[in-house]
Amino acid sequence: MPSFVSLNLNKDFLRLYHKGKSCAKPTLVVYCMKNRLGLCRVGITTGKKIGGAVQRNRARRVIRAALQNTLCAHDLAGWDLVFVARTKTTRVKEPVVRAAMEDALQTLGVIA
RNA sequence: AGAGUGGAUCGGGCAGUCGCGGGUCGCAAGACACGAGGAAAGUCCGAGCUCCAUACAGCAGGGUAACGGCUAACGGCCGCCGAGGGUGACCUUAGGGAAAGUGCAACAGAAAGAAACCGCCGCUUUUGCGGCAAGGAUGGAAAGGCGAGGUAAGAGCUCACCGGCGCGCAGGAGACUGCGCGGCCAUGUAAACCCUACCCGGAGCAACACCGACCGGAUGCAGCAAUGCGCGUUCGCUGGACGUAUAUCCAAAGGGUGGCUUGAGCCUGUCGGCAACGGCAGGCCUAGACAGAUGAUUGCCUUCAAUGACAGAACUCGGCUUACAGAUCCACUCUCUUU
RNA sequence: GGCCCGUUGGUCAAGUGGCCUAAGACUCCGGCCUCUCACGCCGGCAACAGCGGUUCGAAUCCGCUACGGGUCA
Repeated sequence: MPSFVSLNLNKDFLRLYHKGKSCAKPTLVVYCMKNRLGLCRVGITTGKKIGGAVQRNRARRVIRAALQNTLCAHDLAGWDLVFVARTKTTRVKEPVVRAAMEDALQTLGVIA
């Protein structure tokens, strides 16, 4: 099973927001950037705007499940990724988020 | 049958596949069981725990407010009294003191506290003097209410009933209730200042303890000394206490470890109590993360429906308050019909 | 997570329980002035976060709720 390391520094998030490439879908926003570590680092952002703790947990879990399924099919090593949840993410099922995620990653050139 | 009152409970269950968190076993691969709530929420009260004198005094400040009990404690809960509402079951109630004092009561009104504008009566006479507070008018509130006697006119001036106050007797654990007697003096506001009684030291797990790389900081003045001033020890102020030089203290990372879950714990039975609650016996172990774990998907069953309410533990408890689709149960009240 | 603070027209804001039918400024609207615009002058619209309580009377006092901010590693 390919794994990932979580991003937890505000510095890394800001670097991706400012210098990374982005692609927005109705259920998801993706920021990406290459790193030289040879492994995949991922951060998930669920802002206060999308709801309370229940909605934020729901969005984070759905994104994480979609990421697991995407990692089974593609190799993302060498990339830093940040996923930002939107309001629609809380009302949507996992395959919808996975489709949006793969579509966005394809647009950004992360996966072929 | 209809309408209603009070209380309690549930918040789907089972199974399969992929994945997550900490725990136990294992060299490892992996295996095993466990894994959000009734409000986890708001942070409105009360505690445990930790540090600061195992915390002390005064002032300031804050809180509570009928009575009896429960509790570790409480502003909570139970019972009960008074007041108010309802035909009733039942519900609501920050419910001490206004005769300790101060303030306020706009506008209106003569007057908002020891009153007299219109008015009533007597004398005098066309203007005054004296008596009165029944009636009018204003107001949220007008000097106990209503009736009778009485009078020049009137007035608790006198009397009956009611209301309030004081005293005595009886009942009760007490708040209080009932009866009798007395005299009629007291407008409202204390969620205005205040008074009385009782309670509260401060801060909060981002507390605190230990380890800790790099770069750093503090240890003053007088005196032989005791000591004094200063400084520090978390507190709004003052006092008081403690410490004050060659080894200690402070600070210190994208820090690390502990604190971190066995506890005023839960379930069942029984006994005491109207109840809150307490005693005894037996059984059980039931999240512990540190960017933060429960998701995805499939099938079956119960169901009107379960894809669907409100909603996610962050040191831990006891309460309060607020949010909540739907469902179930228990007790009771009123009305109608039938027997 | 803990501890504090605030909410008054579209914006900034003042406001001793009664004179509040809520001051003022900017904005907006209408009119006057001007050949026209600006400036100026006159007039107008527009608010006490919500619910409940205390009081004769609440923007003000007391609770609860909602929203917005600050601070602590």
